[in-house]
Amino acid sequence: MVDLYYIEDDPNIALAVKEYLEHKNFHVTICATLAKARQHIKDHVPACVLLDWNMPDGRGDDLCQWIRSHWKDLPVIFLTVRGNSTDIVSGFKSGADDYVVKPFELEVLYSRLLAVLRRTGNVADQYLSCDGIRIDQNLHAVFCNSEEVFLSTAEYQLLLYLMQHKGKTVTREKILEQVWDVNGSYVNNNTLTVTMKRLRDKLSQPACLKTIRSVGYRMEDTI
Amino acid sequence: MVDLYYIEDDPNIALAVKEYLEHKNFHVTICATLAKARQHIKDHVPACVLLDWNMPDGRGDDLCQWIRSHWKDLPVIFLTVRGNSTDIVSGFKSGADDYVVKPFELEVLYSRLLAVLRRTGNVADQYLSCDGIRIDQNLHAVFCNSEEVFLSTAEYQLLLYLMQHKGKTVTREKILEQVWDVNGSYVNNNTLTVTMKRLRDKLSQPACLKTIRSVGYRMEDTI
DNA sequence: ACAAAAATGACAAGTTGGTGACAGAATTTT
DNA sequence: AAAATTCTGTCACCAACTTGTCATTTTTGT
Repeated sequence: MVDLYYIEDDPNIALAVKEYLEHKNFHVTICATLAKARQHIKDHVPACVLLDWNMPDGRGDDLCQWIRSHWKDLPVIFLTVRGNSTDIVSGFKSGADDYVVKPFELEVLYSRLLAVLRRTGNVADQYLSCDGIRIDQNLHAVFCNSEEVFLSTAEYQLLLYLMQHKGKTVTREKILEQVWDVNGSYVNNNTLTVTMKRLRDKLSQPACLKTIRSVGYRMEDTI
Repeated sequence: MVDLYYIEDDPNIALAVKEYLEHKNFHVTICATLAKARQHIKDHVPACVLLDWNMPDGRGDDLCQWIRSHWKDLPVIFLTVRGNSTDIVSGFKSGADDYVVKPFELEVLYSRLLAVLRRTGNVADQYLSCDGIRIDQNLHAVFCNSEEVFLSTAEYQLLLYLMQHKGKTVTREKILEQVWDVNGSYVNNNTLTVTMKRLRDKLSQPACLKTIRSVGYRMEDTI
């Protein structure tokens, strides 16, 4: 499921768009203020941000610039009534990827959204984080307290799987199946334990990576 | 100088757009038929294609699909009078990156063009740099700490590709595809490794050029 | 205290990328 | 046109890293 944030203060429009896009198999979170949007994005970075210009607590282009400065690859599409050239140009100047003028046809929005997502090549969950550990899937890089850590393929896959299921306990069997057993080959059960140890060593024994005895492991925010 | 092809049969519009964009430091080639466009693209792939829908010898969306099937990363922007939702949706379906309805403001086209180029990484930058390494695409020259370095064609292409994707991990496959395999010819996987070694030697083993084991390479500023 | 589960250290086999050498192709010089 | 030079792809080999496994120790829950 692809995550979208829709920053919009008019609940009617917001809900109509949300409903339409959820039919198209997106997961849409509505943010009614810029402050809430910032909060949400910091918490979890979506695949794309849809952004209204006029918000009760500020201007959309400020948020767009803020997004651009922190997440270069996170696409932003303006959705706004402000349709004259000057507005459009300044929207793009603030770092937008597309600009759609209200009122718009939902299917046009959908087409433009797909085009933007195709172009940015973003996998769902491009940015994942837990405590001080961060993955940027486009960069294929892992950071631990802002220092880049170089993981082997198996370690990277394992960490990715755990972070994609942050907050949930994942069983050893499930992990083995997903990270190793993809095409039916058998691996020793201890392989997981060993790879986990190697991962923990490289991430300096993170507290957010817990062992759930006789079940599996769980990654979760502790701070 | 960034190359654009503008596929348009109306010489008045074509020349107006060409003149405006050349002021903005693009190099615009006008193609009055789809056949000519195909020819030109096969001959030299531009940074972006601007495309009219109705052409004397066929439909723009056919060309767009053809481009998309051969050059996945070459962006296409429709410029057309056909402005209803159905047209726009089918334009995007054929693989467009943006769709601008005539008549349009030239500066809006410019903004959208920049946004598309930024996203595809076919950056308009004539000068690319990373740490002490600089490329001047006009001069076709490379400098390492202000000393000119003479690269062979393959080395230059490789460096250019890496610098155009500065900050991203590019896979070995992607590099081979882009720098060598352009028209489907096979090259040994080790060719990349060897060319990379030669490049590194000439650039005195730059720290900004990292190997990401079992993925590819990444160029990024380290200072 | 006990048994089960997980962590750990060590190791051998397997990958992967870096390296020097070489020969044919392409380009430049004579 | 011939010779010299440079470029390019390939190969064999090496070093570094990765990975799965085992034997052993430590931790954990009861």
